[in-house]
Amino acid sequence: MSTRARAKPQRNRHQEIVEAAAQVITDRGLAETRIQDIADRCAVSPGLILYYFGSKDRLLVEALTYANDQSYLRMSRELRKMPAASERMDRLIELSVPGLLPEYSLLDEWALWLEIWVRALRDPQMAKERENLDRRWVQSISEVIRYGRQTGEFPSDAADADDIAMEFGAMVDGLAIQVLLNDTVMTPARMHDICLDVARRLIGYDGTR
Amino acid sequence: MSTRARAKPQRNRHQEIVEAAAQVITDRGLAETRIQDIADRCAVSPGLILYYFGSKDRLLVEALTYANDQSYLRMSRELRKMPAASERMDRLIELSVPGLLPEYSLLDEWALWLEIWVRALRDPQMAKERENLDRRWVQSISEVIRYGRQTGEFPSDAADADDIAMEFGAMVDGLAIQVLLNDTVMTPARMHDICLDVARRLIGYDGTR
DNA sequence: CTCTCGTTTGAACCGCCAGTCAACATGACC
DNA sequence: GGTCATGTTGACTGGCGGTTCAAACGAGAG
Repeated sequence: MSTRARAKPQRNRHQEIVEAAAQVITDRGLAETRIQDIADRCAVSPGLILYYFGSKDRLLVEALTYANDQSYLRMSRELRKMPAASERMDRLIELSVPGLLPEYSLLDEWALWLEIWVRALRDPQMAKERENLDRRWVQSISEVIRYGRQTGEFPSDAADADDIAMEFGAMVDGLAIQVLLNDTVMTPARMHDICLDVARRLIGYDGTR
Repeated sequence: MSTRARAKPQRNRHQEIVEAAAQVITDRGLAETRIQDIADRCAVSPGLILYYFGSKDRLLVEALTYANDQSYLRMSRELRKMPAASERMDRLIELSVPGLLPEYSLLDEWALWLEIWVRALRDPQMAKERENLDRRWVQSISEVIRYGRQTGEFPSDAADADDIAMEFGAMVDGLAIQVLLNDTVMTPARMHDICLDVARRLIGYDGTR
């Protein structure tokens, strides 16, 4: 360890590359992602990608978790600003339906979930990451429920918040897949309705509309 | 068109290859499946695979749908033998939980679903096939419900059978993913319990235990 | 036996792409 | 200016794997 100060991290290459990778995976799919594509998007040589990540696989796993991280944090931050638990819950549901909101469609995020799942089937490291990501997501549901129970907004006599969250989260996953894959029967609007219904039934609160 | 009779289809190469392909995809994953692997499993040359299917992609799509077809038919046949609707429903649930029954673990079938979904994201033909396969699966749930209502075993005052089936099917998908991916929190037994609970709540019948 | 046609092989082709490497660039520090 | 560490490049390679193809094979028909 020399006394020399760290030089020029003006540009955080590591993050630049991870972000570019996430975008490429979103566009072309994990299977069709080439190092060259990622390099092009950073306006950088392919060699540099390997210089920072050692192998393509390491980069891919990091890109997938990074992208998921970002959308989780975005949602988390947004929810925290809302005062009413029912408002949080309704927003959380809105933000779970792929293609419902034009501003951020979430189609990309769900597509990346699919890629994560497939990879997790055979890559132990991805499997571990995936479980962390998933657990966090379910927790944010159960936190809203507990928050609502604390403030007295939601009844407290229903089932355990964690159980409800897990069941609800699973249903959201299943529905989202169908919506994502352009199912003609399962539209974003329909998924939204079902989620609102089920949430109110499970948690026992009144919708605002 | 000559008058000569069709010769020696003693061995149905087409089917042999499709089955081998499905097994390889199950073992190694779609992304890691090579024509050579499939050829090896049939004890046949790689050239022959292309002779029958023209391209790797065509074979893969057919293999995925074929495998799904097989498990659907197996379940369908088994359910039809059961007299009581509640029995059918309970069995259907059992057969939906990956890894619950040792005899056929269903892990493979669910893993193939994941592959189908990812491919359907970017392959229109796969997307179409996937929707057919999925619709059929949901229908078999709603058929059990309607059957139970006809025989008077299930109450008829609940929601539309198709709606229930779709909601229930989505939840099964979501739960199955977690179980499949070896989630430490979501075990096969727990998924089984949740499914039974939810089914009885949605459909309104009594469990046999 | 021979001809023919569907089947099957195995080698060869060819483009692709992850990963390597030696050289070059840059800027901090002395 | 010289030296050293860290970044960065771009050409190269080695192997892999889908696809092609000409030739062989084999069973039935004549």
